[in-house]
Amino acid sequence: MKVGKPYHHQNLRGALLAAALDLIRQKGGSNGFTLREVARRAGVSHTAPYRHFRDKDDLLGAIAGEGFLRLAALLRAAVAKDWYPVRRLRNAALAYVEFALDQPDQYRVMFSVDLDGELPCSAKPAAQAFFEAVVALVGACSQFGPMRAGDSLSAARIVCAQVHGIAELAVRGRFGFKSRKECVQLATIAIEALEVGTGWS
Amino acid sequence: MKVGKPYHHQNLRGALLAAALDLIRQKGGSNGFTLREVARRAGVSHTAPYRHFRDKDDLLGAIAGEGFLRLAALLRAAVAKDWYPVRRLRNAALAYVEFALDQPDQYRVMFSVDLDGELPCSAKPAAQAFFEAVVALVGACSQFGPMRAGDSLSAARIVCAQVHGIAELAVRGRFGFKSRKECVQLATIAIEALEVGTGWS
DNA sequence: GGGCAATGTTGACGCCGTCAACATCGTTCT
DNA sequence: AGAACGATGTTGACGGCGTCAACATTGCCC
Repeated sequence: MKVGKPYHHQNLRGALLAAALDLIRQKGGSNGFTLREVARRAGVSHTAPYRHFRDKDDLLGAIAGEGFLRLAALLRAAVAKDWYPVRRLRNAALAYVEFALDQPDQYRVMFSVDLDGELPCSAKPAAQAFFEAVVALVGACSQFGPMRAGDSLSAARIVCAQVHGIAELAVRGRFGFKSRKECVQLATIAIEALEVGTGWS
Repeated sequence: MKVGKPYHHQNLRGALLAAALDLIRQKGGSNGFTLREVARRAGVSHTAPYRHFRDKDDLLGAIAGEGFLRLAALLRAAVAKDWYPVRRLRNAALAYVEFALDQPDQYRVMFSVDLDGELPCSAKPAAQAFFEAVVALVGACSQFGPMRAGDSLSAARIVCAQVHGIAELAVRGRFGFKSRKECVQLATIAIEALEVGTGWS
């Protein structure tokens, strides 16, 4: 048993995911992100990833899934800071855009991955669980107003879309924000407008 | 002067753009979209596009630019159907999501293109003009309420983000809409909620 | 201890984006 | 008219990529 590099990597799957995340943060998620470079960074041959991922899209799907899990955890933490449903929702919304600003490239991967392709994507359950958490969050607000915005599912979708739109446009540089704070402020105003508009406050 | 294929294509640039649009509508904008396939469909050699576009991203930028021009025209038409600013904005919002639903892949290209890279992107002026039109549209609404949503630019951003978020999530299949109508209805509710929330109605 | 599935490597194939060198055309100047 | 030239299109090449097949190594179970 030599001490040098063992033939079998102990946790290659994890190492590949970590290397892929690094690479995604350096170069944009789509261009310049290559399976071979990921393998290179993990110190293995260019086909080793195929023992752990079906193909390139499968790796990206795993990264997206990890992102949804992390985002869900952040939302839980944000929600736990208050007990009043409307304020909970507001905290969650801000945590959401902050996540997108902190991990712009992973965020893009999370929403560019195809969840409904012919092959199952490993990010799907995480994404669904995430969205259901948002629905629950919004549902808890519906007792505080006439829910002018239709049913609870529609309200959740609208809130998601509003926050996602801000995050997406900010991350893509379409707003020309110079500071992160500027974006968070916009999200605050937007969420408050929606609260008024839905009749929650 | 032979009648066969002339050596010089009369309008290769346009033909390439058309072929690229076709290809984008068939296969997704990012994967499977290759410069060589575009050239093949236009009936020219695989490097002919380089006489008209700097590189692949430049071609995609041109497609994005064409999309912004088309979208701006649709918004103008929608706005012209009414004179009351708030209803104008509502019409524009609906036309926006309808465009995204009609041209999902081109819509994705429009927002995945990098407008602020080191090389200038030909879509930038069109995208800027488009956004300024929205700002003007929203600005015209600001006389109808205390503009609770801060300044006019912020309001325009919020409206853009709301509509873009709905379009984006719908186009990516994240809402699981079964019909196009379902999406338009959601957009209607969302825009009305924002109108209330901003104090315009 | 022998076999077997899991894991990693090597090498190959076809495709891609891009570049350099060359061919052909339209136009403009003399 | 005709030569010169820039614009436009082609051929061929290079390196890189995703993926597959064949092979090597390892840990584990009977």
